[in-house]
Amino acid sequence: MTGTGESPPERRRVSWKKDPEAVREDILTIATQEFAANGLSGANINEIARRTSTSKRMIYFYFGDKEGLYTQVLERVYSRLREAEKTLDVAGLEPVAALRRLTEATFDSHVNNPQFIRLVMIENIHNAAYAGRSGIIPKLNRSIIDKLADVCARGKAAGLLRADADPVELHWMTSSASFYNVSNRATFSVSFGTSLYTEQGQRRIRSRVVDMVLGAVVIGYQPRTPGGASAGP
Amino acid sequence: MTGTGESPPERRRVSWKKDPEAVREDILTIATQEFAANGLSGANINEIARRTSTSKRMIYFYFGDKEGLYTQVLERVYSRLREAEKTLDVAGLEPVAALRRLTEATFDSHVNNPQFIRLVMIENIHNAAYAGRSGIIPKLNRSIIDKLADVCARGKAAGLLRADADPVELHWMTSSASFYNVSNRATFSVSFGTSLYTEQGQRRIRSRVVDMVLGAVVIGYQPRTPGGASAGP
Amino acid sequence: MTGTGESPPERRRVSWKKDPEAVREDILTIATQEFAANGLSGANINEIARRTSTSKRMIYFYFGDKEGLYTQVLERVYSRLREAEKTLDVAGLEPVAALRRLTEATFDSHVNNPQFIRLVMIENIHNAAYAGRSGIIPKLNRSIIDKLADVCARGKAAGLLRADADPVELHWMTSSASFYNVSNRATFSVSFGTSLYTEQGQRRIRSRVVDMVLGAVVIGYQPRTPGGASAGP
Amino acid sequence: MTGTGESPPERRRVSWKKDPEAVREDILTIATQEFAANGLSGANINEIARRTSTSKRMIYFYFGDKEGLYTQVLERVYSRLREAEKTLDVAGLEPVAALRRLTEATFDSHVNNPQFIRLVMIENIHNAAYAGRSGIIPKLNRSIIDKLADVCARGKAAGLLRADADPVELHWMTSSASFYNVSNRATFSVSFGTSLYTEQGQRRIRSRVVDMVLGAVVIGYQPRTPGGASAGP
DNA sequence: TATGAATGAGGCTTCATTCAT
DNA sequence: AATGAATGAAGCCTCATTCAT
Repeated sequence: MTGTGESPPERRRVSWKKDPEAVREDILTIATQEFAANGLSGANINEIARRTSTSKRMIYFYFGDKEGLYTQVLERVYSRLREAEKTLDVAGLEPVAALRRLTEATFDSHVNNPQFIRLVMIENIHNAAYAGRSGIIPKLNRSIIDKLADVCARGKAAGLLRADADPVELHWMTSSASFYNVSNRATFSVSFGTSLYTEQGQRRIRSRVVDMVLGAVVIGYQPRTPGGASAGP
Repeated sequence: MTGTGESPPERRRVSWKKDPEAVREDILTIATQEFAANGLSGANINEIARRTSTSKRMIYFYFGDKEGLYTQVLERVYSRLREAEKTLDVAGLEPVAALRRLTEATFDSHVNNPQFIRLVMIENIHNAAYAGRSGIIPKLNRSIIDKLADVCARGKAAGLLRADADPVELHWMTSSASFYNVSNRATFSVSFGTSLYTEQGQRRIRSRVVDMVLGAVVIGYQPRTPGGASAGP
Repeated sequence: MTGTGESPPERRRVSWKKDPEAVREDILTIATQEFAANGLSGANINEIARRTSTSKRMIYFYFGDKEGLYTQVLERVYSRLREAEKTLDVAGLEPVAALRRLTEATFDSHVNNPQFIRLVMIENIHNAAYAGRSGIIPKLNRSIIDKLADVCARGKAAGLLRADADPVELHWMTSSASFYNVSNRATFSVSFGTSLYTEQGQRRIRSRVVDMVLGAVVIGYQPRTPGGASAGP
Repeated sequence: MTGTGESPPERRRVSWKKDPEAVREDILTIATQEFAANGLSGANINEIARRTSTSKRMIYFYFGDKEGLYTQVLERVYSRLREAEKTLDVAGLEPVAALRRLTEATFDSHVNNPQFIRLVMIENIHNAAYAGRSGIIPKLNRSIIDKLADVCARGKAAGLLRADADPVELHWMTSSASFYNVSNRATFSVSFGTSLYTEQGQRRIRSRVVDMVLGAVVIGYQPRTPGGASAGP
C-alpha cells in the first residue's frame, strides 16, 4: 500500500452533527494545505478526502470537481489576505510614516502567509487562469491601492513625495521584494546560503526593503538600515 | 603528386544513426518546455516523447526516470543562465556605472528567460529538493557574486558606496524585483491591471528597479526615473 | 394466525451490487492460483483481473498493490491449513497411535494442498520476507505443536517415547518428508524416475515416513512398511 | 534512476584479453547468483550484464536468450553437485557405516550448496520444465544411486539391511530431510523459531536424519542422537 | 445530505531483445 | 566476438470521477 490510494476498510472519523458550512470550511482548510503543498496537479483528491471529516463524495457535492475546489481555495486565501489589509489604518499617520508602515505590514503579511504565497506561485504557473476566471479575485484589489493612493496624494501635497510616486508601482515594489523573500527562499538558499533567512538576516532584509521603497519616492530620503549612512566621511 | 591532393577531412558522422548527444539535447529542449509549462507532476512523459524525435523508451535510457529528466532540465537552465552572466564584463566601469549595468543586465536576463523563471518557481514549490540534491546547481553561484563583490570593494574604496553594501544582499534586491516582474505577471495583472507590463510600463519598472537598488547603497544617489526628482522645486 | 405464517427470513443481500466480501474472496481465489502457478514476479495482475469477476482497479482498491495481494493470499492459505490441523483430534488415542495418526495426517494434508506447498516454496525464495512481516502468519503455529507436545508428554510418562522426543523436532521430521514429497516431485522425477509417485509408490513412501518418524522417537519401534522387518530370520 | 535499468554512460570494466571460455564462466557465475536469488522471472538480464565483465550482447551470443542462460545455469549446478558426489568413496566401508557416511555427506552437501537448493526450488516452481528438457540433467543421477545400490546389496547379503531397502527410496529419504533443512529454513523459522538452525540445533537435526534413515532400513538399529536411547529403564 | 464500492483512462516504468556498426 | 544505442510490448499503479443505495 503506497499511502495515498483509497482503501476499503474502516477509516472514517466519528461523524458529528452535520453543519454544511462547517463541512465546507473543513474541506477548504485541508484542500488549502494540500494545494499549497503540492500544486494543482500534484494534489490528490483522495488524500484531501482522507484528511477531511467527510467523504470524497461531499467534495464533489460542494465543489463540483478538483478545479472548482482549487478555485474556491484560491478565492478564500485571497479574500482573507485582502481582508487583513483592510484592518490596517494609516490614515492618521503622516505620509512618510504611513508609507513605511504599509511597506512593513506588507512585508510581514507575506512572511506570515506562506500558504498564500505558494498558492499564488502555483496560480502563476497556471498563468492565473483560475484567478482570472474567478468572479471575485479581480475585485479584491482596491483596499491596499486606495490606501497607497491616499498616502501618495497627501505626500505629494506636502512636498514630501516625488511627483511620479504611483500607488500601483509602490505596491509592486513592496510586493516584489516581500513575495520573493518567501517564494524563492528555497532556491536562493541553495545557491547563496541561508544568511538572509536567519532571524537577523530577515530583520536586515526588511529594513532594506523599506529603504528601497522609500528611497525611490521620498524626496531626500536617508536610508536607516543599520551600519549604513553613517559610513560616509 | 599532381592531382592527388589530400582527401577532404572525412566527416566524422557518416552514420544513419542519430548523434546521441543530439538526441539528449532534443529531449532536454522539449522537456524544458513541458516542465516549464506544466510543472513536474503536470508534465507528461508521453507528451514529451511524442514531441521528441525519439521514443519514450529513450528518455528512460538517457535520464532514468521523470525526476532524473527534470533534474537535468533544471541543471541545464541554471548552467546556461550562469554562463550568460559570466560573459558580462563590468571590470572596466567605474563602480556606480558597473552596479547600474549589472542591475539592468539581471533585470533583462530575467525578462528574456521566462522558462528559467518558471522552472525556478516550480522548483521552489518543491522546496528546492532537486536543486539541492543536484551536484552542480549549488556550485554555480560564484560568477555574479564575484562581480558584485568586486564592485562593492571598489565602490567602498572610492567612498561611493555605503559601508554596508553587501554582494549577496545586492543580488537579492536585484533578483527579487527582476524575478517577480516575470513570475507574478499573471496574477498581478489580474488584480492590478496590465499597465506595468506594457512596453512603456516595463521601461519604467526597469528604471525604478535600478533606482531602488542604487538608492539603497550609493551614497547620495539621485533617482533617474523619468518624471522624478527633478519635478521638485 | 392461520395462513399468515411468519415470512421467510429475508435475504440480506437483495442488492444488484456484488457482495464486497465475495469480491474479495473471488480475487483471492484467482490470485492464489496465479501466484502458486507463477510466483510473485511471474504472476500477472492483468491476468488475475481478467479471470476475476471484477476489474484490475478493484484489486488495487482491496489489496493496495501486488505485494499486498500476495501477502493476503499467503495469509489465507496458511490460515486454512492451520485451521484444518485444528480439527484433528488425537487426544483420545494412545501416544504411539496418536503420533502415527498425526504423521499420516500431515503427510496427507501436504499431498492435498499443492497450492499451499507452492506458495511456501515461493515464499522461501523470498526468504520469508512477506510471511515474516505478516501480522498473523507467525502466530498460527500453536495448534500442531500443542498436539505434538501433548503426545510427547503422554508418551514419555508411559515410557513409550524416548526422553529426547521434542514437538518441534517431530514436526520438522514429518514436515520435511511431507513437504519434499510434493515440492520436489518434478525434479526428483526427472532425475530418478516417477516410481515413487505412482499410487503404490506414494503408499509406500507414506508408510516409510511414518516408520522414519516413529523409529526416531518410539522406544523399540518395529517398522511396518510392507516387505520389511519380517524378512529377517 | 531506479538502479537496475540500463543507462548510457561509462560503466564498462577494463576489457581483458578475450577468452571465450572465461567469458562464459563469468556470465554463468553471475547468472547463477541472480537466478538463485530472484528466480527465472525475477532475475534481470540487464543486472546480470551489468555485473559481468562483458556486455549484454555477449549473453545473447553465448546463450541465445534468458531461458537458454537459465538452462545452462541449472545444468552447471547440477553437474557440479553430482561431480562432488562422485568423489565420495564408501566402497571400503562396511554397509552400515557406508550408509551413515552417505547420509551425512548428503546432508552436508545440501547445507553447503544453498544456491543449488534455491535453483532446484525455482525449477520445481516451473515443474522442472527446463531440467526435463535438458539434454544432460536427466542423465546425472547414476553416481549416488549406484553407491546406494552397492551398499544395499552388500548390506542385504550380510543380513544387516532389511530386504526392502531400496536405493532410490533411501536417496529420497535422505534428500527430503536435507533439502527441506535448507529450502524451508526461512518459513519454518517464522512459524516455529530458529532453534533448529543454531549450530547446536543443526548438529542435532543432522544426527536425527541419520537415525531416521538408518532406523528405516538397518535391522535392529539403535538411534544415537544424544539424550536418546539411554533414556530407557 | 451521505456512503462504500466501482470505474476507465492513462500515468510512469521495466523488460527481454535486436540493430547497425 | 563485440558494442552503444535502440525498440515495442507490456507491467504495475494512480487518478479524478461516478454509481447505487
